[in-house]
Amino acid sequence: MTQRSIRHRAVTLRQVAERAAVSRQTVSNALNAPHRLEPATLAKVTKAIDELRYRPNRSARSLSTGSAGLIGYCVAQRRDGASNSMMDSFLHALSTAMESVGRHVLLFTAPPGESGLNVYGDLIAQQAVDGFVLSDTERDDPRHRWLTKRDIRFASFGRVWSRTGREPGPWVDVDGAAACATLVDGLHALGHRRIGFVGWNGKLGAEEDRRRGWQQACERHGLRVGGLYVRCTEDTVAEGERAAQGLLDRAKPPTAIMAATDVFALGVMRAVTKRGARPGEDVAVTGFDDSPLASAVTPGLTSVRQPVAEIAATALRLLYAPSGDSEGVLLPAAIISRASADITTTLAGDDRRLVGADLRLDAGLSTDRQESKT
Amino acid sequence: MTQRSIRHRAVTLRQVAERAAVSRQTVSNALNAPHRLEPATLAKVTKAIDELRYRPNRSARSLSTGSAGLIGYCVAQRRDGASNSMMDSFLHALSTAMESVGRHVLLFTAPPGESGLNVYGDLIAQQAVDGFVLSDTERDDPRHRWLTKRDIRFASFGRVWSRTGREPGPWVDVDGAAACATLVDGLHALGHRRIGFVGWNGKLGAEEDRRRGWQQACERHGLRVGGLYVRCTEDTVAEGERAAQGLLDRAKPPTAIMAATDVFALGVMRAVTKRGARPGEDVAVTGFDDSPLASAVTPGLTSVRQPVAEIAATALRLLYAPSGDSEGVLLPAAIISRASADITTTLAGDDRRLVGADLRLDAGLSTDRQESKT
DNA sequence: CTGAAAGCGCTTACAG
DNA sequence: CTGAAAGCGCTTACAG
Repeated sequence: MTQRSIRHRAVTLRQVAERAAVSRQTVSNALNAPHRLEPATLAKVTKAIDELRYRPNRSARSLSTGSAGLIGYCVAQRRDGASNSMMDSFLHALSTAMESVGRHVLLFTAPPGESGLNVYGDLIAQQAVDGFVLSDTERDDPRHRWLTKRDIRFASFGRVWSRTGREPGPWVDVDGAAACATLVDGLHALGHRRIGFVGWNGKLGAEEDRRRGWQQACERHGLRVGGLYVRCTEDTVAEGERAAQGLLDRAKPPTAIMAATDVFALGVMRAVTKRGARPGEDVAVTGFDDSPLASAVTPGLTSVRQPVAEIAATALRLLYAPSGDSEGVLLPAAIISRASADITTTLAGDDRRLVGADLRLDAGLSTDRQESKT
Repeated sequence: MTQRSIRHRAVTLRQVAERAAVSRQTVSNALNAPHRLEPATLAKVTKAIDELRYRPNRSARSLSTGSAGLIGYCVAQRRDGASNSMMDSFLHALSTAMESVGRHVLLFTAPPGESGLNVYGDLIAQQAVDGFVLSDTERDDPRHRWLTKRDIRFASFGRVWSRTGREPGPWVDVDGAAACATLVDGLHALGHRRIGFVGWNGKLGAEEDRRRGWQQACERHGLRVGGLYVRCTEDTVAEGERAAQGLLDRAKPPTAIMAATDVFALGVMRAVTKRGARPGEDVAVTGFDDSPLASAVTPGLTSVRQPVAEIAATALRLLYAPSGDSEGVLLPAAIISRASADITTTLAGDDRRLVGADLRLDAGLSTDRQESKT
């Protein structure tokens, strides 16, 4: 094991050049502009590269090009009881997307507030990253203004919910309003006429978006919404349960309850169960995020799945886009129908379009087979 | 927005030197060997650094020192229905630990098998990372041998479960056997005499460790284990449910069922519920990982929490340890008692030591207050 | 199409 | 304790 202290010196471009009997410049060209080389020369260099298993040194390349080949992503502290498992799969998607262009994701943490922003600034000052992919976007997120002002590249997963109307920076987001409207349509077709909504008074713009989808769809169907909206104070199962209790205590309780997150939905199911009622049979319940929780509970939770791979790919496209235009991209989500609100049948055929305005993905309606088997 | 295309040139060490009216060398010393400078000189340089908000260029530094200041971590693809939310919090802990020494985590993905190993090799060849932190360790994990052979630094979260007895590389792990033994002790004190175990036939050594803890503790108490062990074929709730059904179908079914993961435990709870029995009252159920799932279900799931922060810190200590000795560190876990198996009272006082052999953490028994309030 | 030269921004022996 | 010099391993205009 003493061997470990001897660091092998890595193969350099110079050694490749010597082996291939060409200049270093030519090796660099073989790597970065192969079209400039004669086929024979290119083959010779490529052969040497393969034999030596040569890989260009990242730091040296970055120092020359001025690009780190890395983007920063801030990992949020997991709040207890909360589940950002969506982030888990987003991170995988983001990493995959970066690798497809030879880049990687650098992780960091940042405290909330101004000092947190300095972490972003330091990373840029060190040229450790080329820019940032933001998530957990809040309404009037300070990061957007701060980064834009300093001319730091970023792309935001989550709309830039600015009150001013101006959009500082590019974003990609999922059409939560459309997804929730589709859920309302499905529940309405199932016969539900009182549909409640459990939201959150947090600063996340996504909540507002989802609630708006619920409200507008209800109004479109002529359903009342007054008194059927309850806000939670924090993102926990207990809060979701408390909110649902408030709804179920009404003289005319809702027969269906939609929740802004899966975590809340779990609380709703718990509240329903505690009253001796059965989720999915006596009271329909839906969530949002399609976290592992959704397929784990009994009955399975009908939820909304976000297209993480496309979100990640779009974010990177925006981040590295040559033009600095602030573009916004809205992607459709997919409804995953399970036993807690089986809207599969009610939304067959033409109604599938309701899932998203510009249906680019396989964002249609799908049933979790795994679940229905059980 | 056209402004964005103009990249601000970052402040360099040279500019700091000019402003402070010293040589560049002196600025570098102020950064890396401040003790060599006279207090007055140091103050002068520090002032210039602050005024200019100077941060050393990472690529340049890496190129000089030969250290990337980055370690690689492979993000696993989330399997549907499974939950590696433990990994979520581990990633946060790992990032935090790296930042405390001015380093960061680089994320990457790798396909299973040999081609996946090449991803590790390429990252090192590029000198993009100094080494790796491994997780999801399997028995005879090929990565350990492969990396050791190539003299690539790594630290493994998860023991190196080698059949040969030799330990290729340093590791840090959680004493799952001790934690499961403690659960058995608690259940035994509660009066349970038939305790089943739902495991997994996967290649994860952690499963074997947990099962062993269960088995040895049962034998110590004179409880039978024959026929009370069922293996799942995949890490899903449905499999956990199927396994539990097998146990509950026995002539003398277990009155308590321990599961190797929270996901399995959820399946166990589902199986219990489907038979009209109540988890925590008719049949005690425990899980492992203390994922968000554990506090989300009803009743709350008694589970085992791994000390992620200390795991991360230890992994980095081993990774950057000057000596290349292969050290192994076993950390104790904490039992989180909830309603599915309320062993809080039975394990009061002296028995707390059972949680882990060398109790360094606050790894004692704790009750999830959040949960018990509900 | 190919090659010698300068430079990216640091750090680290080596003289003074 | 401080300073001029070389070098880390690339890339990118610039001549040939």
